[in-house]
Amino acid sequence: MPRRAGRPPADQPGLNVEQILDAALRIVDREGLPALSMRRLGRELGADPMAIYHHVPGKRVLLTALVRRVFAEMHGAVVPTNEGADWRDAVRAWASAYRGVAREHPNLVLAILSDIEAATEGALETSETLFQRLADAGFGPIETVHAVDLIVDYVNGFVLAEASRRQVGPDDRELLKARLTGDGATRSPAMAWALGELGDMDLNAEFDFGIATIIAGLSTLMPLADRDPRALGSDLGETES
Amino acid sequence: MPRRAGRPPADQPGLNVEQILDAALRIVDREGLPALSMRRLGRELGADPMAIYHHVPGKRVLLTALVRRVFAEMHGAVVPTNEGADWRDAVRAWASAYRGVAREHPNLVLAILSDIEAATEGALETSETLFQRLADAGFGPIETVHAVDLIVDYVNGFVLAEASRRQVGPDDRELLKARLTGDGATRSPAMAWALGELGDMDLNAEFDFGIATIIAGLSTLMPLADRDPRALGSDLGETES
DNA sequence: ACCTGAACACCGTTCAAGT
DNA sequence: ACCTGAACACCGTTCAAGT
Repeated sequence: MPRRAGRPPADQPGLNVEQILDAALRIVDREGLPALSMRRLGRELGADPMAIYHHVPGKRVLLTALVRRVFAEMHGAVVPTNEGADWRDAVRAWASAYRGVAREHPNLVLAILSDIEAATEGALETSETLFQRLADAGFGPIETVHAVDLIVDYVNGFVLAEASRRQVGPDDRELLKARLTGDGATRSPAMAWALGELGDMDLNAEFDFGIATIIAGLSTLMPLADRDPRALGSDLGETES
Repeated sequence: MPRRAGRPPADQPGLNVEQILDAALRIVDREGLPALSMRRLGRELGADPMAIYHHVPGKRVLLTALVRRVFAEMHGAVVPTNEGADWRDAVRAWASAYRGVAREHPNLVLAILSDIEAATEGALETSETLFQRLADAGFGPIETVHAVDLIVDYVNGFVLAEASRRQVGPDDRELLKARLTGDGATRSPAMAWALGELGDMDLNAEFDFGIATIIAGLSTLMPLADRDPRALGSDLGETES
């Protein structure tokens, strides 16, 4: 139900950017990224679609604003580590916070990854504490950048896989498994063996494994640093959100 | 210049799927993913846009077909490793092949990642040899699946970052660096330090670092396997206790 | 200053009509 | 069997007109 044309009366304040972003995020979370159109957004706001252009210059900017807002959420979620803190804890905390934010807005993940400028900027803004712990631990500047990028790239890839796995109805890996253990078993025996032994995919375990492996690999560069028993092992499971 | 309506004469065979995919890939490679529309594709083929629907049921299917074709390219590029081969070599070869294919079609990377079903299927189809080497090396079934997923997720994340970095004109990390080393230096000192020391980003070095670190981490799980000096530069620390 | 509505140049897709 | 062209229901965005 569109309101009347013209400047809104002072007591009924009309649109503002915050409101628009809220509505946009609502649509994306509930109905998916493709559902977000300027016209649909106008309907959600109870306003003429064109009214939005007075507050936001276009759809592209609106999307990057959405991405930035999500990273602002994350910025609030990441607790800065103390000076003496273990860099491994910092890595786990950062990765877990990143994943957590992505899990809250699975339909936005593709937009985040599409807008890599905003995403890397957001990721870097939240990662000062991570840089600090790595530098403290003795990583050189280039090693630190490479390490952060490794973590960011991995989490991006994981988060994307996790988000799109959620959109597919029956787990497609199950389908693949069924196909492999069926007639195609002879073509890919090793895959059939590996996937055949697998029960339900535990994404938490998988994420923990990935992060733990990366940490173990980075530890290799830091032979002097203390070994952290949580770096690898069967009973960790604390990267959970 | 559209050809005449009606069934084409036998000597002028008209459209076929292969031709359509070629044209679509040409458009995406040259003009980017958003440039690919059914109408634009029709123009590229010198045919009525609607003629395409007689060979391909819709745009979505066309895109997954494109993704599958790219993975078929990769399938040809991955040379199966021998039984005795080092699993680390298999990991490096697979990752490098995957990255190579993505680099040839940077504009398609987002489509690949969007169509995660087709992508994971394609990735898995090319990775039987990887599964085999990991299994041979003594990785358990669950560990093998987790290891492959770790590699796939990382390479997906890296490839995406690499592809979109290519689309941005001036390296946006340079911009961030400039902003950091400017007035904002006090807010993010560790980042400014790390990025400040960095010359031109060497993406090859970064990718090698990522893969080497993952391999080193996975080696931690395989204390009995021979140490590969190429896995990482300096000494690799002792076996797990 | 802020909202509106017609209009423009696009989309993907359906469908009856051509040969 | 294969191609065509009008048509439908959408897009993002511009712009003159309202109050």
